[in-house]
Amino acid sequence: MPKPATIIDVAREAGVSIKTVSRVVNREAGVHAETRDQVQKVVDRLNYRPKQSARSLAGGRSFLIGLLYYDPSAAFVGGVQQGATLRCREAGYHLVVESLHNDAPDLPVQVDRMVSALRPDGMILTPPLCDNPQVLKALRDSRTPCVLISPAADDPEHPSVRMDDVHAAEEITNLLISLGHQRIAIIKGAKEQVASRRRYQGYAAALKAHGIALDKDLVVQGDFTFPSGVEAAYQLLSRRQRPTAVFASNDEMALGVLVAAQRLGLEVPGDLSITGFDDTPAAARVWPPLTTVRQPMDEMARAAVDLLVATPRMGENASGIPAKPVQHRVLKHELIVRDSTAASVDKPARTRKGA
Amino acid sequence: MPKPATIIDVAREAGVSIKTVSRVVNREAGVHAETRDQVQKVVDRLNYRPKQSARSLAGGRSFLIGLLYYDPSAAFVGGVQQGATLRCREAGYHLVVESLHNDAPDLPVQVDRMVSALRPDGMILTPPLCDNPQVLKALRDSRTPCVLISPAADDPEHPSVRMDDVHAAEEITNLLISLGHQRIAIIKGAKEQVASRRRYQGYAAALKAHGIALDKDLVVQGDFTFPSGVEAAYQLLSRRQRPTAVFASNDEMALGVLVAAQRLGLEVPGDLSITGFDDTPAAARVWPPLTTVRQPMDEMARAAVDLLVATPRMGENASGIPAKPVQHRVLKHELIVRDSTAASVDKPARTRKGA
DNA sequence: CTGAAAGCGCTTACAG
DNA sequence: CTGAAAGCGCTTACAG
Repeated sequence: MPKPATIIDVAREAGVSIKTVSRVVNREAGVHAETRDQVQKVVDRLNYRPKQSARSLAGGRSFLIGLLYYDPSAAFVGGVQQGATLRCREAGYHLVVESLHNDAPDLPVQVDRMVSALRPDGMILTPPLCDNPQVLKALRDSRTPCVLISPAADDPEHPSVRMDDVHAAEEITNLLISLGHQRIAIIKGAKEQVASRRRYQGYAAALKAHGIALDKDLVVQGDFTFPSGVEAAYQLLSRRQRPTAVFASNDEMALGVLVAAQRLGLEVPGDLSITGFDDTPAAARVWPPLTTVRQPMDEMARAAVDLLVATPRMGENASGIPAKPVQHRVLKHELIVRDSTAASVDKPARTRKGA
Repeated sequence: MPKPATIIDVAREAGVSIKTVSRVVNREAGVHAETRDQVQKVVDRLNYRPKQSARSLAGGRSFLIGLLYYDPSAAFVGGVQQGATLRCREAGYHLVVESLHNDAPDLPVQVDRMVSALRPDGMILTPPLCDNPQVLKALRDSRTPCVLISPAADDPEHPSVRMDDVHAAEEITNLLISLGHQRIAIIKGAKEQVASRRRYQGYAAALKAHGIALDKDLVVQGDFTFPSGVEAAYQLLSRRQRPTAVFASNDEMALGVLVAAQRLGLEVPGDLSITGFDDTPAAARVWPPLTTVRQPMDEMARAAVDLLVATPRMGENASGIPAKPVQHRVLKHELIVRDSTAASVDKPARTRKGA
């Protein structure tokens, strides 16, 4: 196989200028239909594909989107990546991934290195990196458009995509209440992540709406890890008056509660109902499978790519044209009811509400 | 912030030619130490970073490595990706990921599109894509160097990195035998994946070495999925004479066996020992945690990147210089003994052998 | 040890 | 609707 065809080869064969080839390949308007067809034919025959580095150098767009993430094992990142690669492909972009330590001392340097070498057209940030001021500053300095996925707060500068944690937590708590549970414990997530606060908020709101007093003894701090779930569960289940249900702020911790319950000889959901959050693959692979909330990670990622592809480089329309307002999209979650939840043993199940 | 500095800016400021700046930045030999220092100082001051698209266009290297994978949820891919991004960063490369369907009708087109747009300097393929003839052909046509991770067979054309499935399966079977198990069932993996055959081979070899007859009734076909593990377990555990141990060919299926056992009211490991393969995150998050084999996914990925970075583009040394022989590296696995295995109830545990 | 020139393969901005 | 020219920011191949 000889060298790949260039735009010049195509132009020569088709008897047109390279500019016309460029127009056809980029689907620009203003080319005679006949010319277009003729050029397209040659493109197909020579199997011509524009070289990204040349386009990038001349045009100032790299057709690259970066995905910055921290925890590689997290199912969350996997879902985001999946959605992002697929949408990128549709849009003619490619996804470059970078795994960073959220507390690496040279984080800004690492970010800067990637950005200034690749000049990606946009960057997708997942928690907790999307809340890291150093990362955001490095990106701002380089004027790289960013979309934050599930950030701590809606940043006025960057568009974001997230789900409604408060509502989801409320719904899952309502489900437990509707099953007759009154003593519902919560294991909170990592302190620094705002999702933790939001989920707790939803839990508290649901209790309040149903006139159930919030019992401090039933609120335990976790950190989103499996061991913290085990630990928290032992604390909760050794109380003089056990909770009849535990709302773990994510699946990892819910899995920990399940393990702890099994080790203590408790039946789930007979003696204890458990709910998680995230719908990780493992949630459906344990017995009993976990009732949880599915975050629309792939759709969030697709939306993020869309925002980036449609957004001009920061500051490029500083010429007086008012920039579009920064968008903050909230996507729909889904309550996944499985077998880890059942009617409370304490009281008969009441009529379902809210779930 | 103004436009990023270019090589010309640096050259002007340092009072040298751009060629000298290029040499300093690329750490080429043959630059006077003083000149080097002086240039480096300007580079730092202006925060100069060579633009990848320009380097790529002029130099013919893209500094991009592609990772092609199929199953995004697989923990295997996560581990590979993690190792690959880290090693890429060290080597000054970046990782572009692409999720492909192994049986998409336009697979070759998708591969070709990525390769001809980006011209990555190398490609990492994971199973089952690394065994897909269409993918391999598309890559060969484009002369992109590839490294196969855990391929079906050692390809004479492409270097590969894998672990020793046969030995690992033998070890885990030996462990069960040493615990006194005689009726050890196996749930085989997906037929098309060679890892399935290799693991079965190791199982059979271990039984034979210990004079245990291979019982056809204890061999069940699975496909590496969780449901297939559940299904296979029901079959096995409803036999007139139950196995005392089940070797599932991966963790997903082992998780299925665990669920089935729990539903049937069997104690694990009291009534039944279970072993998996892969050491996925979930394996340590269930009760009892699974005895399994850890594949060195991150090290495999690092080795793959090393092979690519050191390998010249295919055919480029066709000028008479004999190419280095294609390397096939086998990395060490690790037996992870947890609580899903215990002495057989049928017979007293014998002295440990082999494990 | 250092540099001047050519060129990689496209797009942009401008003409016609 | 189409094209000729310039240029993006580097590296390669040569000279000296």
